[in-house]
Amino acid sequence: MARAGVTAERLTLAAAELADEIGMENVTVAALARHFGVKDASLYFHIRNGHDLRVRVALLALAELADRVASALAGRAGKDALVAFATAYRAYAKEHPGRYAAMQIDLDPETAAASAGIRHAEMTRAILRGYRLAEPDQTDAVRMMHSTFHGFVSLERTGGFRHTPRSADDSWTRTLDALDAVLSNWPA
Amino acid sequence: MARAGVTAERLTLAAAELADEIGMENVTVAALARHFGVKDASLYFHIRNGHDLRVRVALLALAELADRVASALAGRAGKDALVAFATAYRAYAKEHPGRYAAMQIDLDPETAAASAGIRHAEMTRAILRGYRLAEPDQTDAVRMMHSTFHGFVSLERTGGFRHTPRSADDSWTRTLDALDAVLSNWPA
DNA sequence: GGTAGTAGCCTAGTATCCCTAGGCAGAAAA
DNA sequence: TTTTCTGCCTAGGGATACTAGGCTACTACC
Repeated sequence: MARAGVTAERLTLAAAELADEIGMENVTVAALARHFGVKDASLYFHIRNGHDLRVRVALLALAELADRVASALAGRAGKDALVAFATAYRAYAKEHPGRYAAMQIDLDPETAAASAGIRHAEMTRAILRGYRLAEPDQTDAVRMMHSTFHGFVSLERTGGFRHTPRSADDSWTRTLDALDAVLSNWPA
Repeated sequence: MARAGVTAERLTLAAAELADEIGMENVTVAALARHFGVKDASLYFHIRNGHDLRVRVALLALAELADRVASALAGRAGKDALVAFATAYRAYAKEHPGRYAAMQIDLDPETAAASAGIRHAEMTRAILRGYRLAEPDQTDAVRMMHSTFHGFVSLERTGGFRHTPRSADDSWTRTLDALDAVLSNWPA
């Protein structure tokens, strides 16, 4: 019988695209098998189980986002770098809502340690070089930045800003201004 | 046959408690029916479907959190109010991870409009009275605050802070300091 | 207090999903 | 060419969501 040429990589990519189209919660092993014209049982030669599949999508998304952010950050410093990071982050989440949702599942510690999440942390810390913050303020600032980005994008996606007419883009710009201001003038 | 006395309210409350114990993704109609010693088909007289159940839990959680925040806020102003709001918010999320997760599902616009989400927005805006911000800065600041709170809590819950030894509590305190500083000195 | 109506639960059944066991054929290795 | 093994298959078990239709205990009304 004809072989469909399924591999774990192709499955992961297809699952990620499916997630962006129909939402991560609707990405099922069965749906993925249909997409490849294959029986669902066949997929278990490539992935351990449904959870494994979701983890793979999460790792893919983390790596893609880290690449995007890295190239956005190249040659920039200070507020310029902050805005570039944030813009790349938000754009990725907008373009790839399913992948972004996948990133939110909690990975077990060793998987997380091996993921591109580490690169994110390093890049966020790199931005702060323009702001001259010493530890532990630096860690606190990294966490605040990440919280702001993730929180904003997450609220925007679930419609948390719908009830006020003000455009989300404008609020985003001003939020980054505020973040820059507080990083420049970190309270003692 | 003995009646179990199931109502939509009791179902919602039990679902919320179940969510806090085993995680929102594991709250199923079937599990809930088992909890009441009833067949799953019977629940459909009280709830429309599984999604309806999750929405009810989300609305319950929003209302509970609004109550908590409201009483935390009573008689406070300025940074005091900011910290009280934030602390109540984070404490609720910690005590009720399942309910907090339920709050993240996106409600359709009219359901959202009728929810306690509106009260949250009003209370957040009330905090800003201590900071003398005019529109549209006020809206931007509300969104930034909410983003920071939600982002921080969300990252903390999914283990985003695990890879650095710095305690999350300390980062939280310093993040609130920073938020207070930037609200006090909002960039033009 | 009998009787009609309804509310609350039931059984039965369909469809979908996840996952395991075991078989066969085409591709790769010896 | 023969052997091995990989990639797909069928078959099947168990769980879930939900619908249709039936029986019974409570309620309300005459």
